[in-house]
Amino acid sequence: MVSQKKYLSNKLANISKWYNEIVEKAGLAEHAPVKGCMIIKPYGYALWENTQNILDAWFKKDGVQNAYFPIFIPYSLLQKEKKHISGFSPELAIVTTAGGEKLAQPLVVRPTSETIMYQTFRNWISSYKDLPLKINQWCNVVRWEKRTYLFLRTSEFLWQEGHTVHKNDVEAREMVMKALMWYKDFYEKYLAISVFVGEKSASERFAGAKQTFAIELVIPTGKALQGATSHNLGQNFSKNFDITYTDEQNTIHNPFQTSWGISTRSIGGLILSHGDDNGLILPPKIAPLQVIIFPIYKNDDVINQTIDLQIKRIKTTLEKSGIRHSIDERRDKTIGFRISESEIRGIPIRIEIGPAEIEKKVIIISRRDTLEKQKISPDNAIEFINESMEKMQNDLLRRSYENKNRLTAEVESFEEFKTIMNTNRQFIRAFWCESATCEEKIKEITKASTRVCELNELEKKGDGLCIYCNNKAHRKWLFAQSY
RNA sequence: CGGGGAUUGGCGCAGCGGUAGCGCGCACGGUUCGGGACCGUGAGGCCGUCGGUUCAAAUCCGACAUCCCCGACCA
Repeated sequence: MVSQKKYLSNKLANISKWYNEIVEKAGLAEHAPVKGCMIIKPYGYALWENTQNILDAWFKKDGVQNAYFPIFIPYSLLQKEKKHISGFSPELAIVTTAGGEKLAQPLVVRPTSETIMYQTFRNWISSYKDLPLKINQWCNVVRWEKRTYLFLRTSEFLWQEGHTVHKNDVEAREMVMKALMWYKDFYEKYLAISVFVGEKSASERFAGAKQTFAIELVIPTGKALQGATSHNLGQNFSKNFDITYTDEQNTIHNPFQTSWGISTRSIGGLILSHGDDNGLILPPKIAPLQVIIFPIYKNDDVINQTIDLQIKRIKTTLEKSGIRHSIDERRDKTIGFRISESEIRGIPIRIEIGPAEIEKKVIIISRRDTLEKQKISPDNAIEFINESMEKMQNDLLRRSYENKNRLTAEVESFEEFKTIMNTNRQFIRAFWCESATCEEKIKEITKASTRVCELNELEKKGDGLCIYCNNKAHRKWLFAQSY
């Protein structure tokens, strides 16, 4: 059924080789001349545009407003929150010369915008009536990473950063969870990736945050990829940036803040999660192109015209149903080539119409994930396509959920922990006493760091024993090696 | 930033002191569309960058840049 000849690397045998091939051959992105920077090609950028459209609508519905702050941040401003600057300083890109002159004060290319936004928020907020303030920006940020991969970790990346200011802690906490759930829903309902959601340990917290919550992806090799974060900043920044508001009783307070973001890394996670040895697999809800139609022409004008007519009919119904589609009628490429190419690009649904289908009054519809072909009457095409896309979306999520569970082990002893990290390299769920020393030791020995304490574990007061030191531990944590 | 490998038409590679080659892709013409077609003709390269050695450098030496793999850092 499927061509025997293999043009792509085996995914699980060598995932990074496979990944690079897919990114290149599916036309998602390529390397730029600058270290760690990437050129996002139209097909890859379309995935980002879909991401933006989906999330942006949710944000706006909640009263979040988009704005734009500058890419340059005065170095002194970045230093205002001590933990913040010390966390980011190793990866800053700094401009020292501009307009042919050495700058009196160096400018940092934003690694994130807390500082430049909050010194402005100071002027925007004076009364409780100004709160909550909910600002988001879609932009690029620069973090000079030592080791880079296309989409997964690039020196410059695109993201969205939401920043909110609230009267009290309760409201801020609610916002943090709301943003976290947006990301969870986006990953699960749109990208069809089952994720872990929880809180980061103190050592993994965002520089300057009181609490950091994160979405963690389990990639097929058992390694971890942080997919999005939502931070409870408490009053750390409002105090350092002197943001205050006057309440109903005319007393002055520092407000409570949050920040949250998701980046183009999500596209990397998407590629890793669903592809196979034939290429990319895109869940229908995020796919730039949901349906591709292939005429199979013959050297016969009458037959070809009939095929074109049938395709036109289907195209019209697809348009009415708002299904993103295109027709690949290139005559200089054989049907075999065109099909393979569409599989590499991960297009969810493929329609083939040739002389045989015309004669039998059917069309062939095939799903990218299962590669199953079905003969369907053209009259039922739209229902069948919609149904197939829904099934595919659900199946991909279910498979992702199964994979996540298969790659997550519960262990009771550190011996077991070590064995797993030396062999299968999975996620591990285990009791941890929450001391930084144990965390560090575990990382030193197994290369595995804490990922999150899952939401349903957070309030637990279990009486377990720390996987490393055997002292009392109340909550189970997830551990994994990071990608 | 430490260790290892690499850099030659768009992609994959060969050449390793003396006239830059092959396969794929691309263009044109023709034959073929049912799972990566075939024949013919043709275009395309300061051999990653800068500097050295030499009568002569893709080839030898040095520095730098970028990529890949393995570590420490991270959305």
